[in-house]
Parts: sequence; C-alpha cells; structure tokens
Amino acid sequence: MFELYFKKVNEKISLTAAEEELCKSFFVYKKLRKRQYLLQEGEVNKYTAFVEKGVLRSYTVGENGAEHILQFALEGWSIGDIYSFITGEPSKYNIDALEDSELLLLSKPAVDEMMLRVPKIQQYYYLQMQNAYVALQRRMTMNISQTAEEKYKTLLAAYPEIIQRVPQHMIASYLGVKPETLSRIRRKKL
Amino acid sequence: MFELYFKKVNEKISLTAAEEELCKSFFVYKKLRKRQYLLQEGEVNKYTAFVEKGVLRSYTVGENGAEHILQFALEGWSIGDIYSFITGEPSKYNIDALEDSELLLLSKPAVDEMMLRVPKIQQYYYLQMQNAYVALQRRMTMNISQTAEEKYKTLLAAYPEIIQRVPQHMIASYLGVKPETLSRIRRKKL
DNA sequence: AAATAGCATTGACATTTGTCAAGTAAATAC
DNA sequence: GTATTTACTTGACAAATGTCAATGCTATTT
Repeated sequence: MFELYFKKVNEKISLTAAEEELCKSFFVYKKLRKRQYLLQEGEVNKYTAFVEKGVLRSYTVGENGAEHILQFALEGWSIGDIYSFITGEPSKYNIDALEDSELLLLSKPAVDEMMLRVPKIQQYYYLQMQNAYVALQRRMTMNISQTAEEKYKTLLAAYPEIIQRVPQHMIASYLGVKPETLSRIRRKKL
Repeated sequence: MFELYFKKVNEKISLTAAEEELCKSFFVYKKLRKRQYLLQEGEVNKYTAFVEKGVLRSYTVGENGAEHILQFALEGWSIGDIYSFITGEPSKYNIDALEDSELLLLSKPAVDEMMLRVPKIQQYYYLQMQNAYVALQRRMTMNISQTAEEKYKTLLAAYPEIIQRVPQHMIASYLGVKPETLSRIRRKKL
C-alpha cells in the first residue's frame, strides 16, 4: 500500500529500509469513493494527500455556480490546498474523487515530525514544491500564449492519461474553455 | 542598501542585529540599467535577485518572435528562474530591467551557506516559495475563469503599481491578450 | 426494464478577441 | 532640436469562442 509512494521518493533520494518503516508511521490511509469529498470549501485543509490509486481534482465554484478546475491528481501525484494547510485558514477550494481512490494522508504535525526524524525526506518535499511551481508556470505560459485548440493538444501530449480518465467538461474547465468549444475542437481530428 | 530586504524579512521572522550582519555578507549588490539583461535564454540562472529598487520582468520569446511575459518584480519582490537555478540547466527565460534598478543577488552556494549559518532564514524562504506558488495559483484561476476585461480589472485592483510603471503592451502580454484589445478595454472607462 | 439525470454533440447566432493597416503620440537617438 | 524608432490608438473586418436550445447518448437509480 506504500509501493508507489516509495517508488516516487526513491527516484529522488534514497531511503534505507529502516527509514522507510519510520516514514510509514506518519501516514494515514484513506479510501475515497467516487464523488466523495476530501475537502470542502470553508474547511481547513488538514492533510496533503498522495494518490496511490484513482484520480482527484481541486476546484472552485464561482458566483454563477460554474466550477473552475485548478488541478487534477492521478496516481503518484499529491493534492491539497497548500495555503490552507500552512496557514490554517479555511480553504477556498473543493477537492473530490473522480474515481474510487486510495490516498496516503499526511497532517501538518506528521510532516513536521517526519522531517525531524527522517531529515533526508525534507529534500524530497522541497523538490516536490519546486516541481509543482515549475509545472504551474508552464501551464501559465501555455494559457496566455495559446489558443484553445493548442492548449488542448499540449495537454494531450503532456498528460494523455488525464484526457482518458476525466470527463470532458472538466478538461474544458481546466483549459478555460466551454464544453461546447472543446467538443468542437475534438471533432476536427477524427 | 539592505533596508527593504530586512524590512520584508522581519515581517515574517525576527533576526538579531548580528544575524542581519551575517546575512548581508552573502549578497552581491548589482545595478542594472533600463533594458539591461539579468538573464538571457540559454544561460544558467546563477542568482535569485531581490529588487531593492526598480522593476524587472521575466519572459519567453515564441517562434514568431512574440514575447510572453511571465512575471513582473517591483521593489520588495524577488525574481529568477527557479528551475534553472536549482538544476543548473540553461534557462528558457529572459529577465531584464524595465527601469534602472538595484538588486541584491544570492548565488546558490551563498543561499546554502546562509541557511546553514542563519537557520532561521530558512523559514523565510520556505514561506516565500509558498507565497509565490499561491500567487501563481490565483493568477491561474483568474486566467481560466475571466474575460480579458475582468482580468485587467483584477490586476488593476491587486497591483495598481504595475499598471502605472509597466508599458501597456507588456501588461497585455501578461494577461494573454493583444495590445489592441487592452487599449480598447482601457478606452471604455474614461 | 424503465425512468431519470447528467454528459456530449450539434446548429444558429451573438459576442469577444484577433488581424491588418493607418495614423498619431511619445520616447530615444543623433 | 530634429530625426527615427517604438508604443499606443483607432477603424474595418475576420476568426475564435461563447450562448442558447434541441437532441441523442450513457450511466445510474429504481
């Protein structure tokens, strides 16, 4: 149940068996059914979730009720509202499961303790943070410089799994276009 | 010449006079004339720059020669290509000054050494990284959910100084619209 | 199996944004 | 100070995307 997590960690740093065992003790395992919330707007985000299995998404809801998707997280990715997690303020985001999913949760005290007991792991999380930032920057560049069709192609090339496993109207929201527009873009290439 | 930097740092953590002195020794002071580069595409980004005075911007250049602006940095902000800084790979970004500017540069070895000698400062940089991420996330949400006009208003409300000090066509690029479109948006409200 | 609800597709049309071209204003160079 | 370049504005038109409404499809519920 920790296979994927340590696979990912050991791509970046290397932990001894003893260190791995110690790490495990800080996580809480959680299953989420499709459509279940991990976090709802207004709650404090107490955990960052590593996805062992399934797909989650984070999103906001506008005044008009429209959903705006910020992030998808497939197996091997992490998700959570960092801002709320750190500050303890209520989150503006919702996070829920798009498929039945299995998660490894880490609370803030657990992170702190883990960093203390297994200092090496700090580097992994720092790298993670950087990667997340860089990825977001890339998405930003894509968004200001490309048309709807180009954005779709870029996403398809970079993360084909997302396109396959996520409903189309959510992909549209992620790209910042209407579902009808995405449907028309897709029709072109059949 | 370090006033602004320590003003910012001490908003988050508190350093003793001795610690401040120690910190100072890790920075390199640099003046940049308007239009001068801090970083050019293809170079390795060796420094993160804290802006004491002036305005810088980071941007990419597309195949068609169009510039896409990623970030502005006014007094009190930092700028640099984190990815290149960390990995040592050549940067895909350009960074230059939009006004005569004064910078405090920190190299990677200097950061490492500073963190070691003044551990407290680690927290400041971790917070900085988080804030940068959260700000980018906000911008992303704005970009996928708002029209050109709304994006302009949002930017104007959040960072009026940017609008005043940066050429309009760069604002347009930052928002992901054409200069003509921005000009027409601005005309409406006079 | 039938009923329901949500999702994807399509068409007609409206709105927003982009493109091209021209002209003016402002900044910079000489 | 004049010349030259660069930035901003404006208009006419084109292209992209959004809106609204109808339809069929698929999955879920009962």
